[in-house]
Amino acid sequence: MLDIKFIRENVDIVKNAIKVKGVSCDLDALLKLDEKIIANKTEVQGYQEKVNALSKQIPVASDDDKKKMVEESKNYGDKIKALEKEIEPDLKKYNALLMSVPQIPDPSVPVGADDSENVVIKTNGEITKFDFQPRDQMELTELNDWVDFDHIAKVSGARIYALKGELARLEVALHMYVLDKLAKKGFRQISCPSLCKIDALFQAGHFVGDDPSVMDNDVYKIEKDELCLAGTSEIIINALHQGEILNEDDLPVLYAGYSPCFRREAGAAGKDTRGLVRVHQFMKVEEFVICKNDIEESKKWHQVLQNSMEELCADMNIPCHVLEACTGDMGFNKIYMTDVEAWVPSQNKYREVSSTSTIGDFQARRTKLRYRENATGKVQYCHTLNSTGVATPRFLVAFIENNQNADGSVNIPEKLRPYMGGVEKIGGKK
RNA sequence: GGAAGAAUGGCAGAGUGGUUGAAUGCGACGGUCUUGAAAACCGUUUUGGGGGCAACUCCAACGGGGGUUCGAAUCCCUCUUCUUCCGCCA
Repeated sequence: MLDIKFIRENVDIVKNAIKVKGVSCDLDALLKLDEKIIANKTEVQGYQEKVNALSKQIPVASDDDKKKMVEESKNYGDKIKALEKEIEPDLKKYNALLMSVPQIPDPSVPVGADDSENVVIKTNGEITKFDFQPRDQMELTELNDWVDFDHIAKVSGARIYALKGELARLEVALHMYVLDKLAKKGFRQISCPSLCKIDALFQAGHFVGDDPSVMDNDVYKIEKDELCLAGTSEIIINALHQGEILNEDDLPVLYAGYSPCFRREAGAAGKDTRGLVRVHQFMKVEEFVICKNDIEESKKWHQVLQNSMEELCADMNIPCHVLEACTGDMGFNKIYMTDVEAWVPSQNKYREVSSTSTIGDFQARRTKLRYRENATGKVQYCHTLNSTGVATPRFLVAFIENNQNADGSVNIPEKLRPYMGGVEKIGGKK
């Protein structure tokens, strides 16, 4: 959500954002409604002022005067009711429109329509070379009996998996490794629920507008209890501090959220249907930052978050590169977004393993999360950022493919060994 | 799942129809005193919005929404959340 004042004063900038993000939003209609609502409000307030004045006089007035005053006040009351009723539909339209105004992308963001126009800004490590024919994720997991797709499909359906044996251990080890690293950087670990109310989804600002049906493709809903399964703990953490006014000294607030994540993937039919890349449920460590309302501060944290995935790839011997998302691919609520993509040898390309987003005050406005500035005593909206710490099983695909040996075993990089009981490799032909 | 109670400012906590945006205490901030600190004393201390160059002024908000009333923190309805007791349970 943007500040209506900002929108009024920066119509061109907002219109441009709507255009480059490819969002549909009738800004002129919004501004027109804004004017109408303000005029209505001013009129209502005038009458309210009169009602208030009379209310103060009535208790001390003589019986005769009292009668007249009550009559007069009643009159104003009727006018107020009429005006409020008149503006009600406009107010609804106004709110819906305001919710459909996107965050303004940073001026540095490349303009583009979709992910094909994202820009590689950095490449880390050499593409993994093998002196044997490397196996793909399916072959590796089959050979080592690391994943059950077939049986579990009968139990739970498509795009579901069960990790088994050493790979299941590896998953836990990776999460522990990342959580440990984040703890050392000052992130507070939080094990999050996946269940949340619909409000929390809109507060996070992933969806355009305020209509629950827009998220039908993405989100699991439990109709009976009016709850959803969150696709990321970002949603829960963002909503956690709603309505609060923090002290500036409390900032930044750093969270390492840990939770199961759920995605319907209904819009992704045919994409990555085999294997562990695109699944309905996965485990994720999510980094979430609440900081001061200062774009430079946000940029600093963006680098910290992005670096954490670059470091993880380096630590796990996985080549990666960093993409700057273009305006059309970056999402409705974002100022700046970078993705880290890890090298997947069998696909001969880089695949997304993390996404870091600078949100500005967009989410904080929706959650009403603010802080008091030390210097001025003024109340400001916080900035929020989020990033993937590690998400499995997707990250495991790059992990096992890049670290594989000719016999189908997979090397455990040195830094991870303490989390894997010291073993140097897992799997392989017996 | 059943029963009862509760939700007020940063926190605690008064207030059950009329100058109550809200007593009091704590905390925080500013000041007096002090070499400094503490204590004591004095003062300040919610947010959002409208109008005004400004001093300032008006409106709204006591969990959310709706209603009754000339007038609601206070009465009614509804939703949400929390607490306690019973039941169930990893």
